[in-house]
Amino acid sequence: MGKRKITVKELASILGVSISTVSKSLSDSYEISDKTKARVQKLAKKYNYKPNRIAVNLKSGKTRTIGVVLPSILNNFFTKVLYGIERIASQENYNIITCISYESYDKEVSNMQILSNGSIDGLIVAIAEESQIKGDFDHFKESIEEGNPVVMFDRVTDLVDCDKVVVDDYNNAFIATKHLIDIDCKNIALVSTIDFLGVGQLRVDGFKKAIMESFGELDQDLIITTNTENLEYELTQLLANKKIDGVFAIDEDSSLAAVKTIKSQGYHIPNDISIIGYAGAKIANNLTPTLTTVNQHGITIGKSAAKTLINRLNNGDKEYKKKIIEVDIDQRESTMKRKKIL
Amino acid sequence: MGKRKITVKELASILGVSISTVSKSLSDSYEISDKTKARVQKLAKKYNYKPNRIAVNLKSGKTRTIGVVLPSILNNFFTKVLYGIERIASQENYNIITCISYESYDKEVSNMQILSNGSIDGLIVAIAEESQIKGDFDHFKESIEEGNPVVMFDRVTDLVDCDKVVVDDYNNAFIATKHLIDIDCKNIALVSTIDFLGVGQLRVDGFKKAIMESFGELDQDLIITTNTENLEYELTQLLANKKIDGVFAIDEDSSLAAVKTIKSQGYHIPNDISIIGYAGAKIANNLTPTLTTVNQHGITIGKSAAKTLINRLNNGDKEYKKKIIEVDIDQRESTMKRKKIL
DNA sequence: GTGAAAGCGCTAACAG
DNA sequence: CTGTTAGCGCTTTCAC
Repeated sequence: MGKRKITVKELASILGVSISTVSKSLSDSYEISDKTKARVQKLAKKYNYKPNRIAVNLKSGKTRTIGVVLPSILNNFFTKVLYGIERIASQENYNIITCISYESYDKEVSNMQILSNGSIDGLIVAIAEESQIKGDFDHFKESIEEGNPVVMFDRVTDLVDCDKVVVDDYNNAFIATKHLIDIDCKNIALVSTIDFLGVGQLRVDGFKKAIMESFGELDQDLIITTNTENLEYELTQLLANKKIDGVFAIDEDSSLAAVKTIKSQGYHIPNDISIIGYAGAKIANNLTPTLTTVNQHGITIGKSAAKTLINRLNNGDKEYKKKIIEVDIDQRESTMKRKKIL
Repeated sequence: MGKRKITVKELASILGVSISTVSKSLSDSYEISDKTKARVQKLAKKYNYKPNRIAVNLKSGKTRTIGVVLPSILNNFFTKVLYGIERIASQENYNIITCISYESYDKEVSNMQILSNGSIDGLIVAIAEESQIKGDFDHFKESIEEGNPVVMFDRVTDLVDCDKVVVDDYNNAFIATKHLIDIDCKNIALVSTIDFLGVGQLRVDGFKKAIMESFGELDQDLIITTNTENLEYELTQLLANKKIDGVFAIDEDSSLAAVKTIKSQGYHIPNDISIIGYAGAKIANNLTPTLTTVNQHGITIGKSAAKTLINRLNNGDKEYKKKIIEVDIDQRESTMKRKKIL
C-alpha cells in the first residue's frame, strides 16, 4: 500500500513548482525550459504518474470511450462483431463499455440512458428484439439529439437517422437459395426462428424471390417460422408430408435443429436433402456433415461500425451513411451431393 | 439538435435558485422544502436531466465501473464468464469496460495501465498465455498497490495476492479420467493444446493421478501435448501405433480435433473409443456423436468473480479468498457404449 | 519561463 | 430552508 496514485498537485509540491508547470511539462509544452521539463518528467516516471482519466474526460468533454449495446453475448455473431469493434477501438485508442440488452426493450433503454450521461462519446448498437417488435426507437433518437452519435449494425431501422452497417440480407438469402437450386434442389423448405426480426423478414423475402424466379410458384407450406422449441417437431411434420430435397435455415438455431432433425428422420445430407444455413465456422466445420453457411463476416461488420463511429466523432459534419458488407457462401459438405448412383 | 445535455447550473439559473439547492433537491435532501424539490424535479424531468457521470465520478472518486481483461473473446468459455460478470454487474449497477489481451503480455500490461488510471474501481482478469509463460505479474501487483483490487479467475497465479475464482482443474481431470475408466476404458490417451497454461498442467496431473491409481502405471506416449495444427496428425499416428479405447481432450480445440480425427480414422465413438472433452453445450450437443464434457460453469465463475470484486469494493478489509467452483460432467453419447455384441 | 486562476459538472460542509 | 464556497484532478488562458 501507500503507493497510492500520485497527482499533478503532489508532483508540483514535491518539486516546489506550480501545478501548471507540471502539467505543461508533462505535455512537453514549448513554454517550459528543458531543464524543468526533464525534472518533472523524471519524477513523474519515478512515481509512475498517469493522468487521471476521469479528470481529463471532465475537462475535455470527451471520454475516448465507445458504448456497445448488444442484444446478447452468448451468440457467435455478436461476439464476432464485438471482437471487430474491439480491434479497431483499441487500435484507435478507444475503450469500449459493453452492455447487454438481453433482447429487452426496457433493458436497452436503461443501457442507453446509463451510457448517455457522459460516460461515452458514441454508441454502437444492434436493436433488441423487443424494441423491433414494439417499433419504439425514441431512445436512440434522444441519444443522438443529446450529442452521442449512434451507429447501428445488423438490426437496424429506417426510423432512426444515423450511420448503419448491414449486410444485404435480402440479396444474400437470394444467393443462398440459388445455391440450393443450382445443385438441383426442387423442393426447398425455409426454416426460421427469427421471423420477428427485420433481418428474418428480409431473408424470407430473398428466399421467395429466388424460388419465384426459378420455379414460378411458391409453396407457403414449405416456410416454417417458429421458435427453437417447436422447430424440430414442425420440421418433422413437414418432412413426413412433403417431399423436400433442400433446406435453407436462416439462423443458427434453426440450422442446428434442421441438421439434427433431418438426420434423425433418416435422411442423408446432402444426398437426400441438401442444407445451407447460418452458423459460425467452428460449429459449421464440426457438424456431420459439415454445414454450408452464409458467412456474415461479423468481424468485418464490427470493424466497420467502429471505424464509422470514430470517423463521425472526428468530423461530425457528414451525411449519414449506410454501409453494406459483402457476404459470401462457405460451401461445405451439406451441399455437396455425391454423384447420383442410379 | 439543440437539446444538448442540461446541467445543474443551467437548471439553477432557469429556476433562479442556487446550484446546491438544485443538487440537493435532486438527491431528495431533507434540507430542501417540498415545494422547491418539486419545482426542481419537475424541471429536471422536463429537460431529461441526468447527472454527468464523469463529474460524479471525479467528485466521488468512484466510477462504479469494473474493468475486465480477457485473453480472448472468441472463446466460448470466456464469453460465458463475461456474461456472468455482466449479469452481476448490471444487477449491482456497475458498468463493465472490456479489454482483450489477445494472450499477449504487452497488450495485457497496456490494458491494465489504461484501466488503472481512474477509469475503474476494480479489475477482473484471466492471465494471458504469454504472461503465464513469462511469469511476470508485476502489472497486477502494481494495480493492486495503486488501489484497484484485482480478482483473477481460471488463469490465476500464486505469485499475486488477490481474490481468485477457479475450478479445481486437478480434481476435475481426475474425475473425468475416472469416468472413462468406469466405462471400462483401459488405454486412455490425453490430448492437449494448452500445455503452457497452468490449468493445462493441472489437468494433465489429474489425469496421471487417475491412471496411476487405477492401473499402477502410465504410458507417457499416450499424452499428446501439441498445438491445434499438429494435433490431428499426432493423434492419427498414435491411433495407428497404440491400441486406444478412451480419449480425454482437455480443451475445446483438442476435443473437436479428437472427435474429427477418431472418426476419420474409421473408429466408432464410443464403441471403439470413448471420449470426454471440454466444450460448450451448444457444440457438444451438435457433434456426432454428442460429446461428453467437463462442464466448467463459466457463467457461475463470472458471477462469482463479479460478486467477489464488488464485495471487496464495498468493504476492503477482509482477507483474500480463493473460491473454488464446482464442476460436473455432462454425459452425452461419446461415453455411452452400447452393449457389447460379442 | 513560470505561476495564478478559472472552470469542466457535481457534491457537501458550512454559513446564513 | 437556501446559498456560498471549496474541491475532486486536470488543462489552459492570461499575467507576471
